[in-house]
Amino acid sequence: MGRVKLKIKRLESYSNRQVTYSKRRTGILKKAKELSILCDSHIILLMFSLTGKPTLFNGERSSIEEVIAKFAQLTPQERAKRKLESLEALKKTFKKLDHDLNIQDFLGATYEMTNEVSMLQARLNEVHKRLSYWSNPDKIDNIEHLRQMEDSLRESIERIRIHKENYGKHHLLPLESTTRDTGCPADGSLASYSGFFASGKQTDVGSSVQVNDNTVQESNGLN
Amino acid sequence: MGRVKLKIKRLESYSNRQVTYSKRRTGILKKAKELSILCDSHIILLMFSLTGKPTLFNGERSSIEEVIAKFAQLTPQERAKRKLESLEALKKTFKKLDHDLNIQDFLGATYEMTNEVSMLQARLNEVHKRLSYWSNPDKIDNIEHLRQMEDSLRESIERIRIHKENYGKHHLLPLESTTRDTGCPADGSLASYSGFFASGKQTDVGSSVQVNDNTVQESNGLN
DNA sequence: AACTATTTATAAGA
DNA sequence: TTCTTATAAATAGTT
Repeated sequence: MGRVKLKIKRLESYSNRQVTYSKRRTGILKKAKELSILCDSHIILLMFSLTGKPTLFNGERSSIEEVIAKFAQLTPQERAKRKLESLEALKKTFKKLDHDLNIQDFLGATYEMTNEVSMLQARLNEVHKRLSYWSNPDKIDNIEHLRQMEDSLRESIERIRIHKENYGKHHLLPLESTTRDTGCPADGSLASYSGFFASGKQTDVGSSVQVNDNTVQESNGLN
Repeated sequence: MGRVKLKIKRLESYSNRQVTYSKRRTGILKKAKELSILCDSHIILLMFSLTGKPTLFNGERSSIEEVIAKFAQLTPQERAKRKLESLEALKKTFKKLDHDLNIQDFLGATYEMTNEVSMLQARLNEVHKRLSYWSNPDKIDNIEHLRQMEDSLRESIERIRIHKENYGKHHLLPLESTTRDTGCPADGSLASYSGFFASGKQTDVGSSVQVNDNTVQESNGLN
C-alpha cells in the first residue's frame, strides 16, 4: 500500500530502513492493540529498532509475566501436547501462507529448568544416600558390603600413611609423634575433613550440605 | 478496512471474535514478517486465541532466546526497575478486574529457578570437593588434617567391626572368615559402597555423580 | 512531518 | 471454514 508495490526484502538504505521501521512500527502496534481489544485476547509484541531501542506492546489485560504464567501453569503433559498441536497447525498454516513461523521451545524453557532442578536434586540425594551408608554402617545388612567397606577404609588408611611418610620426608619433619590433643582449633576448612563418618543424621537435600564438624559423639545402640 | 468502519471495542459475538481473530492474526503475522525482513530487525509476536492456542512469530534472524538474552543483558538495576513496573501494572490491572493477585510469584519464578540451579550446582561442587580430599589424600599438605582423616577412618572401621559382631550374633553366622575373593559380582548397589576412596579422578559436576565402582587400582607416585 | 497515489487488509456476505 | 468484494486503512515515495 503505497505508491509502488514493495518487494519484501531487506531495504538497502539504512535511513530508509529506519524510516520504514518507524512507519510500520506504528502500524503494527495499532494492529496489535486493535486485535487485543476486538478479540479480547492476550498478545505480546516486542520489537527492536535498528539502534536497539525496544518497543513492547502488551495488551490491556496481558503482561509478559502473565503470559509466561499461563505456560507455567500447564502440566508437562499439557505443555507437550500443545507444543505438538501448535507445531502441526503452524506447519500446515505456514506452508500455505508462506509465512515464517516456528512455534518455539519458549514453553519448554521453564519446563527444562524445572527438569534441571529435579535432576540436580536427585544427584544430591544420591550422593547423600551413598554417604549415609558410610556414616551409618549399622544400617547395612549385607555382610559382604561391610567387608568391602572395611577393605576400602583400610586401603585409604594405608594410602594416608604412605602420604604422611612422603610428606614427612619432603618437609624434614618428625611425624612419629601421635599427640592428638592439638591446640589447633577446628576451623572451617578443617571441618571439611572430619565428620563424614560421624553417626549423626544426614542433612536433607534442600538444606545445607555442610557436614557436621564433630567426630563420633553419639552411640546408637551398637557400642 | 472492510465494508464498514469498525469501532475498536470488544466484539460482542464470540464466534465473531473468533473469526476476526483468525483474520487479523494472519494480517498481523504478515506485517511482523514484512517488518522483520524489510528493516532487518528483531521482532517477536506472541498471541493467544480465544481457546488459548498460542501463536508465535519470531523473525529470520531472531529467536526467542536471543530476545530474552537481550533482556537479560539489561543491568540488574534496569531489570529490577522493569520488574517493579510490571508488578505495578499487574496490580493495577488485577485490582480493576477484581481478580486475585497471585501472579506475583511468577515474576520471580524464572529468576528463582535460575538461582536454585546455581545453588544446587554449588552444593554438588562442594560435596565433590570434600570427597576429593578423601579420594586424594596426597593432595593434602596439612599434616594435622591427615591425622584427623586417619582418626576418622579408624573410628569408622571400629564401628563397622562392632556392627559386624552384632550382625553376626543376630544372624548366628560365623563371620571370622576373611575370604575376599567372593564370587558375588559387583552390582549396582554394591558399587555404591566401593570406590569412594579409590584414587581415580572425580567426576565433574554436570556429569554423572556415579562414583567409580573399582577400588584402588592406580598408584600415583606415593607407593 | 505531511501529503497522496496506491496497495493492502479486512468486514460482511455467500 | 474459505472465497469474494466493497471499502477502510496502511504506507512508499514525494514534498
